[in-house]
Parts: sequence; structure tokens; C-alpha cells
Amino acid sequence: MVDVNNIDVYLKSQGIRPSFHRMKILEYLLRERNHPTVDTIFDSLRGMFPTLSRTTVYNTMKLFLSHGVVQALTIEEKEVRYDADTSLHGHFKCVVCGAVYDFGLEEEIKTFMNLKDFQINEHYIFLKGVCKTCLESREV
Amino acid sequence: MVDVNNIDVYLKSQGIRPSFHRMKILEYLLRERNHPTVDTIFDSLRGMFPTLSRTTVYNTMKLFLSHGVVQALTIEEKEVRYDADTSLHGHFKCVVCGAVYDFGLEEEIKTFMNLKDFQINEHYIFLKGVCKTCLESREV
DNA sequence: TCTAAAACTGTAATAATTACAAAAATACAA
DNA sequence: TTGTATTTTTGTAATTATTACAGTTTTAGA
Repeated sequence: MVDVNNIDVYLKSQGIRPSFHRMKILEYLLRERNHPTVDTIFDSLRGMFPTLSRTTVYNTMKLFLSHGVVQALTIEEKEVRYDADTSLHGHFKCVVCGAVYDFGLEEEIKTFMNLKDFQINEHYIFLKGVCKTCLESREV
Repeated sequence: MVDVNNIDVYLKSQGIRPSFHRMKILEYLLRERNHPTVDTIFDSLRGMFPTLSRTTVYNTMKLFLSHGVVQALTIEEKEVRYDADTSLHGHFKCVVCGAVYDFGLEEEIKTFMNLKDFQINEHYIFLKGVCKTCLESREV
């Protein structure tokens, strides 16, 4: 995983000039790990530097995406979320509280998705249901 | 799989009144199996009955969705696609030609996505890459 | 046939995203 | 350091998918 203290080095290694905004946005993604939408990122960072533009967040996410620094999650229509963890893992969205959880996947799972003669570049695994916390609070 | 000749019976069994438009839209989904967007459905059926409204397609898809007659695929931002096959299977999108392919998944795969103490209602498995046809035409 | 409910239509409103042009910041050569 | 070209950022306008809504048509059944 990328070291939060060396974001500039990491961005350079990915062919991206490490501007102030870009570093702050990636730092946010790495620290919070909350699979935010553009609006969530924008609202969260605006407090710290009010000069930030929503367009910059859009531009930056598009740039990060094209350089493989983030993956885009479209678990649900009308909200694209971003994840700075680009390793193989799944996502679970709780339909009650809306939280998105990560969960691990063995490499092995790829054999179950083997498409003969197709070149597979990206794997997305989304589950929906009710998370443990929401299940427990319902039982009360 | 649902019999294309008994769509009215099937819709009734799902608690949906089988109106003319609803039957034609479901028939389209079952026949074409092309994971269409609302616009694709609209454009395809408009020729047959020009009185069709885009809003009707939206309304119908929302109705089908809430009754479990279709599933919504959000493989990519900015396009919700619909699939009348609600059984467990995966989807592959070719980034070159844009086609969406179905592929089978063993029940077994669910054990690889077991989230302890979570209630899982829906499984979505999306792959992206290059399909066989596009790979072959590139080699030329 | 008449009436109430359901379905359909078309336009207007909303929301996420993109386009674009101007302004600011940065890099770097002279 | 200064000047200039390039990159980045900003803010507004445009675009696109979707939803809201109100009026019209169709349907079911008394």
C-alpha cells in the first residue's frame, strides 16, 4: 500500500506531477478509505482550502483513473465512488446505512471467472445486503 | 428462463399487470439479451409503436426492478443496463467494441465471497477487458 | 354504458458530469 | 532574477441521464 508520507514520490512514479491539490486529494483517499464520491471529496477538502474547485476534483479523479492510481466503483447508478486501493478485493454496500465495506478475495477466485480466449484486465465484485451493525440494531 | 410466449403469465406471477408496453419491453429484453440501456430499448421499440414515450420505458424498468423481473447493471458510470436474466451469472464488457457478454458462475463462487455475519442479497460480478473477436481482429 | 383506477405521455426540473476559456501557478531558459 | 511557455486550477455554461408531475388515454369491472 502507498505510504501517506511519500505521496509525491508515488505520484511521480505513476507519471503524475505531484501538485498540491493532487497530493491532498490522494492523501484524503488513503487516509479515509471511505470510497467517496466526488462530492464527498470536495466537501471534505473545501474546509481546509476553500479555493478548491469541484472541477479540479473531477479532473484529478479522471487523471488518477487513467494512470491506475484509483479504481472507479459503480456499485449503484448515480454515484461513482473512488478507491485508492487498486489491489484485488471486493466491495459490499449496505442497503440500510449506505456504508461500503472492503473484503478480501483469494487470487483463487479468478479461476472461477476464467473466460477462455478473453483478455481480462479488471475485476469488479460487488455485493449488496445488510451489514452486521444494521442487522443487530434491527433485532432490538 | 422465462418463456417468450407466456410473458403475460409470467408478469402476473410477479405481481405486475401485463400491459401491452410492459409485455413488449420484456419481450425485447428476453429476445435480444443485449443488456440494453433505457435509450437502446426506447430507440428499438419506437419503430414498432411510435407512440411510445421514454418515460414509459423508465417507469417500466423501475417497476420491473422492484419486482425482481430484471437486474440493473452498472458496469460503467453513466449507463445503467438491464438484464432480464436474474440468475447468478457474471458480465464481461469489452472495452474495445463495448459489447457485454454473460458468463456462467458456479454456486461455489459464493463461498469465496462469504462475509461473516453480513446478510448478502445481491451478487454482481463485472469483468472488463478485450473480447475474443476484438483480440483476433487486432492481430491482423 | 359509466366510472374509478391504472397506465401512458410529454414537458419541465434535477443532478452528475463535461466542456471550455480565462486566471493563476509553475518550470525553466536566458 | 526576469520573462515566457506550459501546466494546473477555477468558475460558468452546456450536456446528459433521470425524475417529477400533471394532464390524457386506456382499462377493468360494476
